[in-house]
Amino acid sequence: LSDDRIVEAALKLAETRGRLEDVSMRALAQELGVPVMTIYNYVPNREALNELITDYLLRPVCVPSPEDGSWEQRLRRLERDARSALGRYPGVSLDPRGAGAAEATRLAEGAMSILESAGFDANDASLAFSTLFTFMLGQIEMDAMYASASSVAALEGFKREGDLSRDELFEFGFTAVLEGLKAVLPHSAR
Amino acid sequence: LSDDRIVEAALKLAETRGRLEDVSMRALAQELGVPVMTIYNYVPNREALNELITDYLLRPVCVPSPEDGSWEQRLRRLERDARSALGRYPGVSLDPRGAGAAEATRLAEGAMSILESAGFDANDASLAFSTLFTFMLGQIEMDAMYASASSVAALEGFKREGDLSRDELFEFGFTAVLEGLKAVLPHSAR
DNA sequence: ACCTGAACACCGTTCAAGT
DNA sequence: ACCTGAACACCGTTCAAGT
Repeated sequence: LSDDRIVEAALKLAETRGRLEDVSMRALAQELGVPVMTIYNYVPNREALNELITDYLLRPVCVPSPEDGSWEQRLRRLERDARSALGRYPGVSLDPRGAGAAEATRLAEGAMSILESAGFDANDASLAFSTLFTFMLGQIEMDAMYASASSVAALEGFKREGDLSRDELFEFGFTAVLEGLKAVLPHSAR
Repeated sequence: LSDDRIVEAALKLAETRGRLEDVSMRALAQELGVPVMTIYNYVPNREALNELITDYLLRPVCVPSPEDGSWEQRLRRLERDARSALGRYPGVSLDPRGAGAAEATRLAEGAMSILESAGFDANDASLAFSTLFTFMLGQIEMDAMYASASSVAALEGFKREGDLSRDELFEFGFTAVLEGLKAVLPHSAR
C-alpha cells in the first residue's frame, strides 16, 4: 500500500462514479481491501487526497523547453497537456492552495517562464498568466460539466451540436485569448 | 415561508460558513425555525436549492439594451454585473444544466444577441460566447478561491501583492479575451 | 510503534404516521 | 391534504483500545 496505489484506486472509482469528489474514503478503503482508517496512515484527510490526485495527474506533464518551438507553441502544448491530464477525471481541481499542489506550482512557474521568454516584462507576464489560468480553470470546469451530464440543455442551442468538439473549442478559445494578450500587452517575442 | 425566504436564509448562512455548498438542509431549517422536512415542501432536493439560489442572484442582472452603449460596453456590463452578483457567495455555480437555471439561460441568450448585433454570424457568435463563458466560469471559480482562502500560497508569487485587485484582473482579462475574439473572428460592428 | 474497531457528529432523503 | 418525526443509508474523522 502506497500513496500511488491509493490514488490509482481513487481514479478507478472515479471512472465508475461520476465525479472524483464523490469517491468516499469508505468506498476507497473497500476498493483497496483495507480498513477505512488504514488510509489515514498515508493521507491526513479527504482534502489532502484531492491534492495527491492532482499531483499524480500533473506529474507526467512536462514544461516544454525552448528548443521545443516558439513560445506560443510551447505554451499551447503545456496547457493542452495539462487539460488532457486532468480532463479524464471530472471534479479534479487545480486549486493551488495548500502545499500539496506542488505539481500545479511547477507548471505555473513553467508557464510564467515561457511568458517571460516571450518578452513580456514580469508585470505583464503575471497579467497574462492570470488570464490564461482563469481561462484554463473555466475550461476544465466546462469539460467536467459536459462529461458528467448527458445533456447540457441550456447550452445546446449555442453549441450547434456536431459543430465543434470540446477539444476544438479549447483550441479556438486558447488562440483567441493568446491573440488578445498579444494585442493588449506590449512584448518582443524572441 | 416561501422560496425567496429559503434562499435568503441560505445566503445568510453562506456568509457565516465559508462556501455556499456546505450550507446543509438541517442548518437551513434551523435558521428558518422550521423542521427539516418542511423545506422539502418547497424544494425537491439539495441540488434544486442551488439552482434556486443561482436564479435568485441572477434575477436582478439585466441585459443591456442597444441604447445602453456599444456592443462591447453592453457585453462588458452584462458580464461584470453577473460576476458581481454571484461573486459575493463563493461556491455558487452557473452550471446551466437542469431546467432550474432559467436566469442563466436568459443572460446567455442576452450575450448571444449582443454578439450577433456586433456583426458576428451565428456560428462565430457561438464560438465567441463559448470562449467568454469559459473565461467567466474560471473567473468566478478563481474569485471563490481567493474569497474562501486567506492565502493563495502558490499564486502569491505571480500575483505581486497589491498590484492588481481581483476586479482589475477581471477587467483586464475580459478586455484581452474580447480583443482576441475581435482579432480572430471576422465581424462588422454596428 | 503501528494499526484499526467502534463511536461521534454530521449528511440528504424516504416513508409512514400524525393532524 | 398537508406536515413532519423517526429512521435509513450514508459521510469524514476522533480516539482509545488492540496487537
